[in-house]
Amino acid sequence: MEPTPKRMPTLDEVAQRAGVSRTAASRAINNAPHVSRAKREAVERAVRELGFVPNPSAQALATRRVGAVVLAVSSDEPGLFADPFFAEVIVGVSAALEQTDLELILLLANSPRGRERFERLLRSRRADGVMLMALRGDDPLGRLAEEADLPVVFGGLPLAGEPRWYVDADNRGGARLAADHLVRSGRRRPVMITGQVDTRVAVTREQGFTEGLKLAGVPLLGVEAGDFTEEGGAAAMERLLAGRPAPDAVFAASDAMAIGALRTLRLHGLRVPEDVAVVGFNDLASARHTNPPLTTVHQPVRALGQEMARMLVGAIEGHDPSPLILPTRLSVRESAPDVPARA
Amino acid sequence: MEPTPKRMPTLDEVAQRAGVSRTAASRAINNAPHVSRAKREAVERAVRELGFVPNPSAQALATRRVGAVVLAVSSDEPGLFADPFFAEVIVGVSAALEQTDLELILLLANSPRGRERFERLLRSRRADGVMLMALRGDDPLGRLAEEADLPVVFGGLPLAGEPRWYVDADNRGGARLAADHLVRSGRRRPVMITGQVDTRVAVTREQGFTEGLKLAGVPLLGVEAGDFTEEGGAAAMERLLAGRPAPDAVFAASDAMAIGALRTLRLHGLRVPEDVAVVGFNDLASARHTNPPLTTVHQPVRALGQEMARMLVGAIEGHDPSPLILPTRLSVRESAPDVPARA
DNA sequence: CGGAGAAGTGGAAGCGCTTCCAGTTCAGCG
DNA sequence: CGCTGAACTGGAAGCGCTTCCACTTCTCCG
Repeated sequence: MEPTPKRMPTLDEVAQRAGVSRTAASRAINNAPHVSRAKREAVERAVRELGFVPNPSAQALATRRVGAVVLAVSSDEPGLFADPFFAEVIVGVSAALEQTDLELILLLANSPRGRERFERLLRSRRADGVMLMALRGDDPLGRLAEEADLPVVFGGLPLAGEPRWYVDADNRGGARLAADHLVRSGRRRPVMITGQVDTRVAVTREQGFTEGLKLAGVPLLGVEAGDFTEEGGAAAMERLLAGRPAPDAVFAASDAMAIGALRTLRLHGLRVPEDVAVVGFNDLASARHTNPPLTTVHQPVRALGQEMARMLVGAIEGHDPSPLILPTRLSVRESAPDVPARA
Repeated sequence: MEPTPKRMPTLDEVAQRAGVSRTAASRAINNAPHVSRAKREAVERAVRELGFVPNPSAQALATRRVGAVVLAVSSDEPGLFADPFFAEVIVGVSAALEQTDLELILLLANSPRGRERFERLLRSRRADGVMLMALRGDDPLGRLAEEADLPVVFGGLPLAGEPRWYVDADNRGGARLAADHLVRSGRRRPVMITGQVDTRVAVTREQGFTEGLKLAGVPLLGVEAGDFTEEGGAAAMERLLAGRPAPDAVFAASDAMAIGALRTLRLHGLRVPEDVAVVGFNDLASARHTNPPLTTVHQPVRALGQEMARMLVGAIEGHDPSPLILPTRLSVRESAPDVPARA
């Protein structure tokens, strides 16, 4: 039926051609010790001439190392993955993995079917390690992964517990920066749009913001939860605007939600930043291009991806890398300028 | 060093426990014929009790089917992958793959190192099939993939030639829709922002737009190339505004570039759509939320991903699926309304 | 009731690579 | 010049699963 796939040369053929044993050939290829210089070179030549590439399945079977890691993104929000945040993480992960010979398996584990596949993937040892992102609440994925006794790196802390390996951004610190900034520029009636309340990142950013305000002695007028999407942010802003007194500043736990908030504010004829200052979180490319450009807490998203991958590789190699908290800082733009806006 | 990974049960153990031969167990598990009902059930029970999951490496070695496909995104533009377009494609691919037991390997093949890895991946038959996206010019990736005599599905036609399997959107038709719409709403001084000139998609959209205008007897005042990014679009618009006479409509070959154009127009104090109508291409979520909301050619991006995956699965199974051109349509919003804007 | 063909059965041979183990070889030294 | 330990060598035993093949057992029909 299918065209016979032209068979690739095997290690045996290489060995034969080089006039050495298969053992020697294997050693030469993996440059292991105990091969004479001469044989090593003969093997190298044969490899080149035959265009030999080792068969990963066979290697995996023999070594119990499959040469792949999986990045699982778990989220119920269907649109969430569209957030460029993930793209950026993937770019980072991919960059780090490029230095190794590990492939990246991407798994969107939102649906029940997806979770099932994830479990199967773990149990069948189809990957040498796992990166987990965007876990909600007590998402079973985390436990599952750890039970599989594969190295697991968390991207962002899960709601409960502290895993052995994780990379996160300094969410609390970043949120405090946002609070400080708003207060310092004269805002006194701040509100916040947080994310799903069952995610650690939402909780932590809210805590940080609240703390920051408390230290400054400014009350938080209201909190509404979005779902980290633009739509969610717009809706949350709508609800916040219904409160009294009217807010003069809003901190959104993601840029996407901040952009949604901008939209709602515009709809209500409110000016940004004159009437309401807006601060987001993430600082991806799009934040620079909103109208007005968005003041936002910057976190090194690509680096986050890179570090996750690096940490995982370390763990796979048997080291015990330390968890990492990446720094955040404020990118001040026009939606919440340094100086108080004069209306 | 590393903790002994608790060994998973093997097929032999399952067979033993079920009191059948390994052959029978294998057949039962893959529900192949030639197994009696009784044995089949005995095996199923044993599998359940032991929590057996077949070892993919061993299966791959024996069957020459690895159970994975690769999605390779090739692009020199570093920021391009951040376009939600790709995320949406991935969601589609992932959804289609979820129905099968194929894993998705994601490969960002921008760097030379990435390309090298891609080639190695192909030659080592680490995947059963390939999906290729965002090829530039005479990108060698396409040929490489086809030479590996693995099924290859192209997402979007490559610049030259027509591959056996591909999924594309009706770019030409979509662009004509844009032209028609602008002309019908009274615009007479249109310009265009195209993509990299060495991509088929840019060329085709430009052709379509040009054709549409020609049929309507309206001249195209200018074309500038962006690079499918927001920045590129903004810069192109800048150049276009330098021309005489001033344009009253602009068609951008992607939403990202259209958004960039909006920004530039705003900077120049031009009103959209009163002074200049803007039409984009893609119609992802963000198009709905620009200011003003973007009129844009809609293409079913997620479906594109799904169809690519489905087509690839078909090809892997030995069928010969037909190439697919997905329909496009116009999403009319305020940046280019139906009726001529009165200034 | 005999025989043909379908269905069921399991031993054994791989799939392609790594690695243990039991030697060999060889340089260096007293 | 014999001896010792380090450095090579390669045969063979897996890694866990599929599948060919040679039988054996049913089923059903004339």
